Amino acid sequence: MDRVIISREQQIKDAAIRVFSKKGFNGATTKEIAREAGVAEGTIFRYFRTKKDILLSLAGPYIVESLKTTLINAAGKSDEAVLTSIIKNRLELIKENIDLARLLFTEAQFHPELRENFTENVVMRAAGVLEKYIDERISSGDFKAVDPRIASRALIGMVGAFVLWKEFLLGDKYISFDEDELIKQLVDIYLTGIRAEEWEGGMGS
Amino acid sequence: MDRVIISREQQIKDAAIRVFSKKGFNGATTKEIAREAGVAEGTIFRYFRTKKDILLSLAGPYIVESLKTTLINAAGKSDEAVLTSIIKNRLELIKENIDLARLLFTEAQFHPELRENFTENVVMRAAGVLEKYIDERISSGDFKAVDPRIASRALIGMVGAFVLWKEFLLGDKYISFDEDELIKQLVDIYLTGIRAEEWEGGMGS
DNA sequence: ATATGTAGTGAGTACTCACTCATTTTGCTT
DNA sequence: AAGCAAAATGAGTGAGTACTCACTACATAT
Repeated sequence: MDRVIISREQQIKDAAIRVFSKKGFNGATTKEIAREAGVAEGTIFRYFRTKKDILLSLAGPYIVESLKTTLINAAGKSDEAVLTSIIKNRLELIKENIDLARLLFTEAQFHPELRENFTENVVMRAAGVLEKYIDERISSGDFKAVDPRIASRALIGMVGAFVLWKEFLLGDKYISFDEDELIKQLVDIYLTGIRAEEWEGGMGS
Repeated sequence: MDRVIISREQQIKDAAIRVFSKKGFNGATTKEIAREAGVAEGTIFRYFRTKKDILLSLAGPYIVESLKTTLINAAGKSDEAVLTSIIKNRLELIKENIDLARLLFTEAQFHPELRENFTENVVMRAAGVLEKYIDERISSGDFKAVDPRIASRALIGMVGAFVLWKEFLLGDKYISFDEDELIKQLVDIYLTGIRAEEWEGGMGS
């Protein structure tokens, strides 16, 4: 029974994440959040002035904290290894915070303040490591001279499509893959292209 | 003044799409939908039993109609041309229905009935054309023998990331690109890979 | 003219929700 | 143990909501 002691405020935030992400911000009631947190409804308002304040508090340093830029030790590693480890690291983070991620993404549409915070603190930061790496590889001439912002987002999109599919929509109903295998194939497509190596003309020009 | 005559029901649906997509299902009030549609609140309930019925009606044949499978005339065309035209076609559809797309995607999380409908009728169908084409190219040995379901979703994700970014999050605040150029680069990355290859004859400057 | 059916209205109703506050409980200090 | 402030409580409040219904307006048939 090593129960970690959590501040009442955090306790309420955790409950809010769960309820918000299940019902949406407008669909959730403070009563339910209170029940989920195991406190009285009134207690919530000792820590947050309004229901919306709870939501806004969730995009702050709280999550950013766990997004501490992973320093990638790229020295002597292959591109495959580096990209794979970046992707796995990011996926791990998302999985650990999946409820929060879903919530922030969804509600960002309706709350401009949240949107700013979310994009700058979470999305931009998450994309940063990758963009930097790709930029370097382009500079050194090992990657094509494409726009690094496009290139990084393209890879994020490739991986993101599967996360979105699985976590936002249908779970494993239609497709489910071994994650390692999935990442491997994606990185492979990304790095070397889908066109067969021994390609002969016909298509090219 | 060639005003197209629209049924009252459609008029309400159109208004609902606008209000729902701006405020979310729970954030929208029937009063506002009525005002937006230019009818009395009571009128809404002559056509829909409940507010939720309005929402559910939106994922039906209405949108699917506009997703009529575009037959791609691939004969003699390069992969670049085919993929580009598929992507452009899909982007066009999404743009025309951007409010509805945002709405369905967002609310699919909270309404299982909607989710089934949306995924099967919209997402699956939209992905179908591409998957089929890729599958063929793999069979003919022109594409690597990757899993076509992975490959198709990877491309969708690449493109989707930009749509999501632009339409769901921040508009043009952080990045904006010429769409044709963007698609060109994405298709290029996808088809030939980001890694510089000697046989490509230098990078395309 | 009169009757009948249909579409439309908007004030009213029953109910829900975010938030308040008078009261009780907790935990600390002496 | 007594005193006290901070923390916690939950019934209460008023603003607002989805939905109803008694009614009006108008078209068509008799």
